[in-house]
Amino acid sequence: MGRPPCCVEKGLKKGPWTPEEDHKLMNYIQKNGHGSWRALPELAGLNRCGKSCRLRWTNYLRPDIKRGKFSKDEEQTILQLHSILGNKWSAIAKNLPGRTDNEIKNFWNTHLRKKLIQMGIDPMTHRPRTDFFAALPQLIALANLHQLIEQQQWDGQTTMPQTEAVQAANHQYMQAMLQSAASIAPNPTTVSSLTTDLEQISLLNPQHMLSPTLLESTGGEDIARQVPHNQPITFFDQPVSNINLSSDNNVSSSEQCLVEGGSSSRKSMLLSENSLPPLTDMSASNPCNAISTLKCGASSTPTLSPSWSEILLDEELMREFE
DNA sequence: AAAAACAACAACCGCGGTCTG
DNA sequence: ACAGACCGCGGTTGTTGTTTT
Repeated sequence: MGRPPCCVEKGLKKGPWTPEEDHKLMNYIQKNGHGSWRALPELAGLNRCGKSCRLRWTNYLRPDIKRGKFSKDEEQTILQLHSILGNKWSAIAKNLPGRTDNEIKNFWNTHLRKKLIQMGIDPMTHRPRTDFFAALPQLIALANLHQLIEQQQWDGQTTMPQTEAVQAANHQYMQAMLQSAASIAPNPTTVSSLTTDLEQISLLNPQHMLSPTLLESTGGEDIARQVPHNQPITFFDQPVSNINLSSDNNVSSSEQCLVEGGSSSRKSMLLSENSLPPLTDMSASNPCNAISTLKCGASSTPTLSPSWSEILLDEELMREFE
């Protein structure tokens, strides 16, 4: 019944391998192959367990292992495969000759994962994060709006209707999102794709939902030309009266988002650039969800946006986040 | 120059599937 | 059919080197 009991692995060496141990292991495997890993240590004259030997060989000593920095191509492959396979490191490693699953895993954990997080992308789902920090810009906008309303009351002015206030906050959030999108995706393909989405939305809304100045500031000149300045702005079929969006030329768009409330009172509200809003959001409450829906449903030949990995590996973008 | 903080990576641990007697 | 060893995988930890304070 069953196999003989496992050998007693007491007193076996652990920790870093010495050059002598490496030499013994390499010599033995090159002459005899690894065979049974369990039997190998004794045959090779090593005071290690078979598991440790296997790990040392597969992750470090194997002659076909490629060492050194990962190339851009390899990075992109890892990102793309990870978005499909998840943490299946061995499966990913099969597509990267000379790289071990352990090496890829370490590279992911120390480099790629951090970069995705910095960009506001969930490294597990490869989708924009929907947690508290990702939603921070919207929360800040709402908080600022509340302050603005209170300020207006102090000034003895007509209070902005609540619905409009919410719309304005949403609008500000949209603006922050677009500016971030433009700033992290400077290549024309990405911006073009983004503006195509927005165009589709604006087609549904005869009054146009987006500020031309906003689009100009985010690289969407084509749409901006179609929309006269100072035209009433709507946000998802809701008119936003008395509110104009503008980008202040004296202030970098990457540093702040400006919302002006009414013609007489001009209050600016700042958003932190560091709190990067998501490019799209799958949540039902988020307006960006409409973009995704439109992309999939309204068009018979959906346009493919660049993958996150393509955006991530953009040269300028990499510099921005380093 | 020293200490602390951070980054990179090698190695270990534990689990689950497969194999073997 | 079953118990238990083997193997491979993914997660985690420990160590070492580098940078910052």
